[in-house]
Amino acid sequence: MKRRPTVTDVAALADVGASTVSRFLRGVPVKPAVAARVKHAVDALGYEPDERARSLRVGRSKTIGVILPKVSNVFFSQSIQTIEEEARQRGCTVILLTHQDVMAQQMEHLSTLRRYRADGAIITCAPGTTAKDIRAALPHVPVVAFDSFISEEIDSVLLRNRDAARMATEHLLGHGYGSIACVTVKPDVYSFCERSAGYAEAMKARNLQPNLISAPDYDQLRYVLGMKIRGKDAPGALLALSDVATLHIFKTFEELALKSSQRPALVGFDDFAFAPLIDPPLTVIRQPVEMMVRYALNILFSRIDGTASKEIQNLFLPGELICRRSCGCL
Amino acid sequence: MKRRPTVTDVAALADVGASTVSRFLRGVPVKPAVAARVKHAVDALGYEPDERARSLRVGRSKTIGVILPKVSNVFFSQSIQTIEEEARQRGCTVILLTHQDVMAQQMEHLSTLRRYRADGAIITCAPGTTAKDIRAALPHVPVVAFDSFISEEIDSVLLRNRDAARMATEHLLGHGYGSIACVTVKPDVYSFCERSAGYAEAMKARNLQPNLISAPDYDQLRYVLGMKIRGKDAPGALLALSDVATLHIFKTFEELALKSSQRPALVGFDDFAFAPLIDPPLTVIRQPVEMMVRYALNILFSRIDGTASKEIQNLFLPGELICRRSCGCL
DNA sequence: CTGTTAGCGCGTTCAA
DNA sequence: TTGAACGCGCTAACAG
Repeated sequence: MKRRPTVTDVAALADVGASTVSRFLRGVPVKPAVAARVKHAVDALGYEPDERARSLRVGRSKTIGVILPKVSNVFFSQSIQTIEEEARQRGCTVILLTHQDVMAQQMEHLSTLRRYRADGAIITCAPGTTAKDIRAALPHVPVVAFDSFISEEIDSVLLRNRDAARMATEHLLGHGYGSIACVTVKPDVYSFCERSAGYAEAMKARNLQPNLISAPDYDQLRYVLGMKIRGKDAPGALLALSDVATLHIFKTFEELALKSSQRPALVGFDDFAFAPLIDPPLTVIRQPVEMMVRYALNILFSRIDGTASKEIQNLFLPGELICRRSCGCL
Repeated sequence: MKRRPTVTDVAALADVGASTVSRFLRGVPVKPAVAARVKHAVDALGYEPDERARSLRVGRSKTIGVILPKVSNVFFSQSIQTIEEEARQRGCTVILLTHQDVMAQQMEHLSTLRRYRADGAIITCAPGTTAKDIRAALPHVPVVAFDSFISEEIDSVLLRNRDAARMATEHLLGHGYGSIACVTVKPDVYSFCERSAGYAEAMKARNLQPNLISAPDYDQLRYVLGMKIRGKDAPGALLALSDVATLHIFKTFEELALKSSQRPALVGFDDFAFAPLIDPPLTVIRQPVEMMVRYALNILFSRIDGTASKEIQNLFLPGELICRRSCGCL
């Protein structure tokens, strides 16, 4: 059971000083003859620098933390996929942490990132998170809020949630539906909150009563939704605030054995792969996920490199309404 | 811009030695009065131990690497979700890396894990990966192959791919379909390879000619599939080897403007959320994802802790056929 | 261009 | 029980 080789081992074999090895490895010019010997020794020993030691010495871990509620939905899995690829291109590795919208877990994760000395963090925060929480947990560490807004003081990139929801609602109104309900779980999650606000704005602009159907979890949501749909003043159209909400709306339809013709019109958030293929093809708001991630990482890395302007950036990207048939089009 | 507090700072404030602080933090008994002072100092300074330094000293990074082809599909996003949660419960953080089935990227990731001195790794490997590759890249580091099999010498947990595919095929045969095609991208990916083998076995057992429809990417797959379906001896049923394959089969149906009645029967792999809700409800092979992850992590951590028996474990878990209507049932 | 020295922050000796 | 000294592996600073 041999010890892993260290710079010293390589240096000894190549008959040079340890710092020469270090220099060679980092691309600092060394005399060609020496370079060859070092290279040979590195290969011979299968040497690989210890990132922890390097990190400890230079103060940069080349690691970013990604804190999300979960990864198992379209939006987040696409996000994390893109984050990982982009981060890698910049020589960073990703520590992935999920909090399930539980504040305590999120705080624990922030602590984890602090202990690992992550260079920065991308975070979709749990409801109730304040700028103080973040600042206290990660002092002097660049953080960009993703798909959530913490405060003016913290960089963020997110969907223009209100506008998107208003647009969707207005589209439904344009089809003549007057009784539109907005359905979501966890209405206190930032993006859902904004979306339901946008929905309510559109309704009020027409002097219509907003009707928010929400619940803390999906089982309860289906129950409540079922009651409303079977009730006397059942909504003629639905706005689902996430792909999973859409899913449970469909499940409710099934549970109620509602035929296609009896089903309310529907617009959902997030354009999952099967959206065009279900019956009827689903009209959705599509988020520009890759763009959002790219912006977020640009901001993050410019902060890490110190090349950023001091100004905080709060980027709001527009959603796109993808019209298919569930909204009543065609 | 204050420096982050270190053990020394805490020690000074609490008027004790640095090692006492270290002991206190790790739960080694210290005199109550001293403990109180240290605790106070820790809180006052907001001290958080540096994981890199600790790791460097004790030789354990409390980090595991997870190398997957991608995360944006049902199976992998569920997997990574569960891995993260389970790893966290065991005090480990997860470094996430994706290789898109490109060998070069995978090798780079292995190198990354070595440099970060990950304590272990879960890996779904790219086609062509050998035990030697892994061993050379990660000597003395526990590795468990997930959803892929490298060799008898490396622990692995995966679906009983062949059996599952055979079961699905036989189910289709039982419905009277004689001409069944198997469709997938990247037929050289381990699990796809096994599945198509299981499919072929079932066909041959009935003296039927296997018909593998495959392509390196989805665009080409749709093209090839379209040709076959419009051809003279179009398959009466299809076996899709992944959820994304299923998706593209449906897209092909759309492109061909195939009515429901003209569409071949279909069984897919992976039970995505909308599977029961599409038309017709999709019959699938469901993988026991959480179970698989749990087994994989149990093996991994028992190796890391050294509590494992020396015997290599190769776990093959059965898939479950979820009958809905796309296969011809009902 | 190169080698030597020192120290990043911690945990672990070893005496006291 | 506690504290001082040392070293994990690396790179920055300095002298040659």
